[in-house]
Amino acid sequence: MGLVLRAADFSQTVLRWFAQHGRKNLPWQQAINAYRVWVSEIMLQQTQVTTVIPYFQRFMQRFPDVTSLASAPLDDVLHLWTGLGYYARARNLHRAAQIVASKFQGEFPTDLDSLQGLPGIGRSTAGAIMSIAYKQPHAILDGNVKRVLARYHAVAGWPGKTNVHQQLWEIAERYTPQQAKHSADYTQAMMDLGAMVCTRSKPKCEQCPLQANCRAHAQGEPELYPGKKPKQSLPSKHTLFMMLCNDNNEVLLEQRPQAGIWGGLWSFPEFDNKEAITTYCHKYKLTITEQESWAPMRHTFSHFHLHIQPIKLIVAAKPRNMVMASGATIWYNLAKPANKGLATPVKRLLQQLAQPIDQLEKQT
DNA sequence: CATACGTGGGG
DNA sequence: TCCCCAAGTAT
Repeated sequence: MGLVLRAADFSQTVLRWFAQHGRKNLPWQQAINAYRVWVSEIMLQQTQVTTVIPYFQRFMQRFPDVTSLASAPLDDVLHLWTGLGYYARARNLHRAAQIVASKFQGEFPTDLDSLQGLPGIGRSTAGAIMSIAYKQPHAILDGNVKRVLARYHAVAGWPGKTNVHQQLWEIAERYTPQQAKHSADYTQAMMDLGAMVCTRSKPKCEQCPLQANCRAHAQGEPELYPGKKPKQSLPSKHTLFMMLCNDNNEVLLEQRPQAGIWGGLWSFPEFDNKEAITTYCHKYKLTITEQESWAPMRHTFSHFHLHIQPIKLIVAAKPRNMVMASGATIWYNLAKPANKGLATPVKRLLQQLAQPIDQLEKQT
């Protein structure tokens, strides 16, 4: 088993590898500034690079700077976040932009504590912004870095545990080079190493510049690190989506509460069962001309499965004075969709509802 | 300290 | 089909 490298040798080894093999053409690595680094880091939280790229491009086109983001309606922000998940990130991004605009004169704070004070920015994201955008020596600890360090030092245990997490932070700080000129490259290098070489499964140890001194590699099973989260089977929930369509090619959507799953997004009114829908229709004196049960969908979240039964209803006209149980409501025009944040299953169903219209338009 | 919070891709 | 989890943060 080889000895662990001195901190300066560790970072030098990583930097040398980065110079030759690191990624330098990602969209957020062009025209680098704090705003772009910030947005990219938020999007990349728990989300893979290939997923993020098109979202980042659209976002930058629509919101090129923090001022444009701060002055935009939240619905516009959530609209561009549709499908990316973890929508609190978008709400926090918008709130933080407004704070930067109002409290920081539109200039991003340049110190770690102020950054971490902004909603959605934690220790690792703040470190990434400090090092990548401001070229100052600060550590990060994302999933990639955790994996590299946990293997290099054979740190046992699941990083979700406080003591394991803390150990990894200490190691991350220790290896971060103190020269400002290396800060950005080192941060990017550690993420690249984790993403490209020290992968979760089938790590490419033969390509790794740290192999000779890696304890996990010496032990022969690098995939044992970092320790796995204790598994738990996900509970299932059931719901009915009421897709209420009027004769003007519009569908009723309801805004979800800001807190909780799909917070602030627009969705179909939900019911526990068909009887509840019938009761609802009686209550608001809706004359239903057609009713269809669509194929059930199963949607999996990080913490539960959701079984969705979509029910399409057609009303003869646009009902007046609809009062929903919670949240605002809109009639969402399928031909001219407004900019709204939508959860993925809702977006899919809306696309299916709109399809006949598309085909009709193609014919004419 | 444990849990909530999305979605898609890989094995 | 099912399980794992990916550039984390807030509460």
